[in-house]
Amino acid sequence: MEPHIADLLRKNQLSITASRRNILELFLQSGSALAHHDIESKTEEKYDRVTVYRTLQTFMEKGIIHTIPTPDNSIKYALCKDNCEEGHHHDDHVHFMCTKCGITTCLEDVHVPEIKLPRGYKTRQTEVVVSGLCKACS
Amino acid sequence: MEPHIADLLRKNQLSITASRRNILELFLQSGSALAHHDIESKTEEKYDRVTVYRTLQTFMEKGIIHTIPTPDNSIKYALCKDNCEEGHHHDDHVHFMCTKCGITTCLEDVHVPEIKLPRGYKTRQTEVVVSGLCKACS
DNA sequence: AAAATTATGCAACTTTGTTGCATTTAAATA
DNA sequence: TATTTAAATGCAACAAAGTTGCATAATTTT
Repeated sequence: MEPHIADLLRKNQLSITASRRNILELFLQSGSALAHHDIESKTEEKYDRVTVYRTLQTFMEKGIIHTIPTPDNSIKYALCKDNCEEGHHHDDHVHFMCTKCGITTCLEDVHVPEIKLPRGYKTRQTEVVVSGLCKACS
Repeated sequence: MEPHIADLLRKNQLSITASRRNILELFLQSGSALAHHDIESKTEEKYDRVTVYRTLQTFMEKGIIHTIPTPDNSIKYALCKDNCEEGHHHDDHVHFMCTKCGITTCLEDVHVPEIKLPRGYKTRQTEVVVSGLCKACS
């Protein structure tokens, strides 16, 4: 068990429980974004649906994970690479979703461009999701 | 009843029914993107949930509407402005969602930028959704 | 106007997400 | 380390969202 999992939880003032550790480990292992369903089915020990929802919500609030709005409108969650402050995400990267294998990843090196909006609009956040073929599938 | 509603349906080889006309009219009137729930509640005559789902699906297939992947992961649908060919959308515009009033619109004049991906990735579609304050709310 | 085709609505169901509460587990304190 | 305190979990019950098959109704074709 990776030691820094516990550290990450401690740093965010979260008590260290089996479900939180396992779900975090799953994110670290997979390296890509996970849907709620993935988490429920892929964790070795089965946790209640409610527990998974609440854990994801807690991780969201602490800035440990962020959501990705995919073109097929399934909710996916991914680890925040640089440690986001509580509530203040600064994951200004592009997301990619493969139309063949379905894998969804953060392209940490690809930054979201600035979008100039018409007069009157105020930008708070810009989400860019590119879909197509990933390295493995193309 | 706007006359071109029937024309639009005819052009797409769809039989002209009350539900299709009313749902199309709703899109034209509102001018912004609608969630499934909006459609069910805002149409004067009530249509079965299944009918609404199937109508939206049909409109999607014909390229009459397109979906918008919003940051809060609710599915919203909007009319395609220029007439998309069946299956081939060319709505390369940015979407905007207001965090205050929730209204979601197509910014037809704001084009999505080209995103350069790392080697091996192949782009098929790029979705850009900006959230913030709309004209009315800012 | 009748036949053929297509769309609708209903019922029943699955999946997804939520809430309150009792129980269990982890953290804090003595 | 044992005990208290606080928080997380799981269960049950529910609400909302989405799907499928089939009979009925409406539209289109002949």
